[in-house]
This record gives sequence, structure tokens and C-alpha cells, in this order.
Amino acid sequence: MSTIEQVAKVANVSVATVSRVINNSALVSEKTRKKVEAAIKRLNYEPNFLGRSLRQSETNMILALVHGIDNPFFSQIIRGIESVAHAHGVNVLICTTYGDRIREAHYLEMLRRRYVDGAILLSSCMEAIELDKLDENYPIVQVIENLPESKAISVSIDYYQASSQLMNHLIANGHRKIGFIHTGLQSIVSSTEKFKAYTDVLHNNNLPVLSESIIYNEFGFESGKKMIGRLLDEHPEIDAVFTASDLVACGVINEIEKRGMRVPEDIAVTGFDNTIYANINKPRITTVDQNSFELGSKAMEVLLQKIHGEPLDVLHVQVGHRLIIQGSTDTEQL
Amino acid sequence: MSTIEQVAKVANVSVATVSRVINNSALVSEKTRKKVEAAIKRLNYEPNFLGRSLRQSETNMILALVHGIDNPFFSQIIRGIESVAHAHGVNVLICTTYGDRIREAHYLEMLRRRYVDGAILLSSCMEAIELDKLDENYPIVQVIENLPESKAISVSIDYYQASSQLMNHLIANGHRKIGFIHTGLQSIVSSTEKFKAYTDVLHNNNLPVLSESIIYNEFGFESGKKMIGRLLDEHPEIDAVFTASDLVACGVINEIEKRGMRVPEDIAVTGFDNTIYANINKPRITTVDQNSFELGSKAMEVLLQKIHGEPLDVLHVQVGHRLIIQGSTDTEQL
DNA sequence: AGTCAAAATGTAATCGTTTACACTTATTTA
DNA sequence: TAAATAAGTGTAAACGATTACATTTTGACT
Repeated sequence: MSTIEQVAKVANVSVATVSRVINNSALVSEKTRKKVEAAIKRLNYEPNFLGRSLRQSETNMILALVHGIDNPFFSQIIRGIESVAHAHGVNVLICTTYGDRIREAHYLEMLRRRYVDGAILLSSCMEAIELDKLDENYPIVQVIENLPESKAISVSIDYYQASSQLMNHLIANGHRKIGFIHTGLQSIVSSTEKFKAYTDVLHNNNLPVLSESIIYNEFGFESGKKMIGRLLDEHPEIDAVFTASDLVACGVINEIEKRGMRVPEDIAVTGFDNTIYANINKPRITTVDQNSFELGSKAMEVLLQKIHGEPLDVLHVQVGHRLIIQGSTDTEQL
Repeated sequence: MSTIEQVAKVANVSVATVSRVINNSALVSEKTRKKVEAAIKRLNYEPNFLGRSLRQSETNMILALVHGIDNPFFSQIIRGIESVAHAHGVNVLICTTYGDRIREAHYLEMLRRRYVDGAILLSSCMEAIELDKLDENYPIVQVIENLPESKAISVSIDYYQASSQLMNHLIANGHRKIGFIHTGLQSIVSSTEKFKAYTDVLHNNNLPVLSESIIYNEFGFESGKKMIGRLLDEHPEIDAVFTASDLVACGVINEIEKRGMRVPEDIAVTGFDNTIYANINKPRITTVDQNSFELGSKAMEVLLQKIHGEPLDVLHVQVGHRLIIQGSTDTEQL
């Protein structure tokens, strides 16, 4: 590989001049620019990132740390991140944690070691104290999840309100025995807010709380099947189920139908996130659109501000959501 | 942030000694090691990766370049890559191209600029010539797709054989009017091999070729719906459809049922990849398991060999596949 | 032609590491 | 005890870029 020095030699100029050409400095005559460009082309030269970044202490790369990449909801958020990042000449490196604390910490070393200029955390599994410590020293932003005690800025929808709307929709459609399927870590906000809305709405309507509250850190099809099975065994009377994600709802519906009941006629089911899963299931699943693309782009905008040292007045950025009523709760939509 | 020099000053030793401690050199006495470690702790020092990498010209990071991250088949492959990488202390940076040549080239700059030690390309959209040029200078490996004329090593299953098996299965089940849904770029091997197998098997059985050959670079639900629509308009007689991916098969089945026909009784449908989509659809979809995890781990092993300059005798690594017969082609599986 | 400012170029320090080599001790060996 | 060896440490040169500052060249103006 060729270096700036070799280019300088070939073009018969100094390394400084070559650097100026690379960085489009105005301080270089047309003649030498031509000469240098020819040399660059001849040697097939590409500036070494490490050298440059070391000197400038910025890399124009950011880290998007995500639980796993096969969740279509996450991948939409990442598209949002990328769109803003690319518009600003910033590259996005996606790394996966699969909920593993050690691996998460390991990738976050990239911040400390100046490999990236900042990080966006999608559903981090850190504690508030660790997060705050990181936040004091490096530009980071949380999306979807936010640790309420933490001072690190976060971007998400209003889970409580969205969940309340879903619950009110179920009640308006005549459901009285509504179950709740708990997935996701107990500690994360999206989970607790959903559950809080669920119980609050029930209480306000003098209805019973029927929840399967074994906690999984899983949003999968199979865990949906397993948990609705348990819930039905315990509460065969339920006529509706609130779940935390579309894929879980798919599993729930699958198991309900396997047991000979119909959705939505016998039991209505709601999902969350408005992913492809909600729309390829038969019936389509009533869900909440989180504006995932906007979640991502907003998060990236905030991160850029932090990177550039601009002051931020808010601790939380809220994005609007949209209720999507479909066949899994409403026969008219079938 | 503190530097190695500050640590050296605090510990009252030279930077070389600090470096030795960091890198666990045997050439340092227990006493000084303790002293240096205390200083490191006190200053909260973390080695700057850029400095180190610049000097050693290796980063212990590799790039996984992928079309998009929401394809569960891809994400399984990436898990395979990660598992081998992490076992060797290598980090995996995932970057997305969405089939955009320019963006792909842009991320591949990371190779040239020494930001990563190597790259794995999942369904690259480069030309063979470009790819070969890259391959001459940097460690790269292709997975799934491989450009036949290229000299860059690749890892995949035998698409031709897998597709033939699917076709023979359909014919064995009595189907005679079998359609083909073309998705993916015309140029990519997985597509062409599938189509070749399709036509070859039909010819061998004196059956007609009925294909919808508009080419999309899309493996989506909606494109499946659209294309089966066109195919049915033109060939209402078909009794089976071969598709290139599970999600496309979902769309195809959805549209068939919307038109009042049943799967598999009226029309049998096959998918590809054995993803979650094949298993949440009703009926479950007959498909081919590509051993995606193994595809990824093999690819990473090969890449490590290339990075370490070990000679490789083969140009292509083949991984075994498995036919999965399910309800979408076989009433007995319903 | 001589003066001066502006433009173009070069020199060398710098970023934070690693590491070859030189040097100083401590330990063994004859 | 002196010489030879080994172990521990330090010095300074890399790695490949950017950039403040110094220097040279150019061109305009008197």
C-alpha cells in the first residue's frame, strides 16, 4: 500500500501539499494539484484512516449497538439512523449484543478507544450508573428503551399512552377478560410502561388483571406460544390478549387456533411495533406503529449535536405513534 | 482522556514499560507491574486503539457487508460469523448496502484505509473485475453469492442440487404445471442456479416452463404477491410455484388464497432458506435449510486464514443443505 | 527595478501507540 | 572474583496522517 510520502515523492512535492490536495485546501495551485492528483492515481493511493483519525481524533463513524439484527422493528430504526448519518458523511457500524452485558461492554470500548465518535444504544442492558458514567465522557443516545434514573438522553414513543389506547380499543369492542403476556426484561421501560397502562386501564374499568408474568428476555414466536398456553390453562375465560410485540402475537394466535378457538371471534389479540409480522399473519394484527424510521433519525440527529458539543436542553425526545386496528381485534377489518 | 505518557509519569517509568504491562510482556518485574497497574487504575487509562492499530497495522475488526439486516436468513449467517470471530478476539462490524453500489464501495474503503482487517460480503453487488482487484490486495470472502468468474473465495450451498430436489419433490407429488417466481438480481448465482435447476428438471420430465421472469432485487412479501398475480393471469393452469425465498412464498400464498384457491390443495408453494417466515405461515412452507449458521462460521474461518496469510487451496467451500417438507406442498404435513 | 502583500510550498512537530536497540542491573558460571 | 549471561528498563524511531509556522515564489503597484 502506498503512503502519503510516496505520493509526495512521485509528485515531487512535500507531504503537506499532498495532504492539502486530499483535503481540498484552497492553498494549492492548479498546476500542483493536477500533478499530485496524477501521482495519487498512479500509485492508487488511499489515505490511511488510522493516521488521519489519530491526528484529528475523530473518525466519522458511529456505533449502533443493538440486541439482535433480525428484529424488523430494529432494522427500521437503523435505517433511520443511517439516513441521517450518511447525509452528514458519517458511517454507521452495527454491532450486536444479544443481551450479553459483557459483549455490550466490549463493543462500548470502541468509544473509549476512539474508534467511533459516538454510540446509539438500542435496548441496552446496562445499569443506570454505568450508563451515566459513559454518558459523562462520550456522546451516547438511547433509543426505544430508557433508564428512567439515568441522565443519558433517550428517544422513544409514549409507551404508556399507546398501550392505554390499545386497551381502550379492546374494551370498547366489548372485551372484559383481558390477559397480558409479559416478554422482555422486567427492568426495561417499554415493558413496565405497557404493563402499567394495562393494569391502570383495567382498574379504571373495574376489570380483573389476568397476566402471565413469567419474564423472558425474548420476543419470539415460540415464547408467545408457550406463554399463551400457560395463561389459557390458568384463565380459560379470557377473551382478549395484550402482547408486547407482533411476533409474540403471531405465536399467541397460532397457539389459540391450534386449541380450536378463533381470532378475533373467541379471543382478540394485539401486537406492538407494526412490523411485517403484523401484516403477513392471517388475520392481520392490531398493533402500534412506533414510527421506527423517525425514532432512528431523531436519535442520530441528537447524537450529532452531542458529538459537536452543542447543548441539549431536553432529556427525552418523544416521537409520535399511531394505532393500527386490524383483523386480530376487529371482525370488520377481516 | 489520559495517555500512556501520563501513566508513565505517574508510575515513574518509561512509556515502553507501560506498554509492556498493557501487553502482558514477560519482561517486566512484579514490582513495576503493580506500580504501573495502580497508575493505570488511578488515571482511568484506556489504550487508544488508533495509536496501537496504526503501529501494528491490524485492528482485530472485520467488516460484514450485507444487503439489509432485516432478513432473518442473513442474521443467522451473521451469528455464525460472530461466533467464530469472537472466539478469536475479533470484533464484527455490520454495515448495510441495500444493494447500492456506491454505498458498498464506500464501506469497502474501510479495507483500504486499514480500518478493518478483512471483509465478508453477503450478497455483494460488485462486478467480478472489481471484486478480483479487491481480492488481490485484501482478505475478503463471499458468502451465499459468488461471482463464478471471480477468483475471490466463496462459501455457499449447492443451489442447483437443492433446487432440483425441491422440483423433484413437487413432481413426485403429482404436480405438472410448475411456475417459477424470479426475484433477486439476474446476475447473482443463487438466482440463476435456481432457475437452471427449475428448467432442467422440467425438461427432463418433458414438462412446460412457466415462469414470471420480471427481475426484482427484492425478496419481499409484496413483490411475491405482485408476481404471482401476474403469473396467474398469464398461466391460470399452474398447480405449483417455486419461489426463491420464504418471504416471497408468504406473499405468493397470501395472494393465492385471496383469489379463492387453497394451498397446497389447488397450488403447492415452495420457499427457500428455512427462516421464521416459513414456520409462522399457515400452512408451514416447504423450504430448504441452508445451514445458515455454518455458512457464517465457515466464512469467518476462511477469512481468518486469509488474514493470517495461510494458503488456501480451494476457491469455493460448500456447505450441506436440508430439504424441509411442510404443509405448503404436502397435505399430510398439515 | 524595488517593495510588499498574497499565494504557494516546505519543514517539522504532533497525535498515542509499539518495538528494535541500547543500556543498566542482577544472577549465574567458571 | 571476574566474566558471561539474563532480566529489567529506557531511548528513540517508527506507523501515516494533519497543520502551525517558516520560507519561498508570484504578481501588483509605485
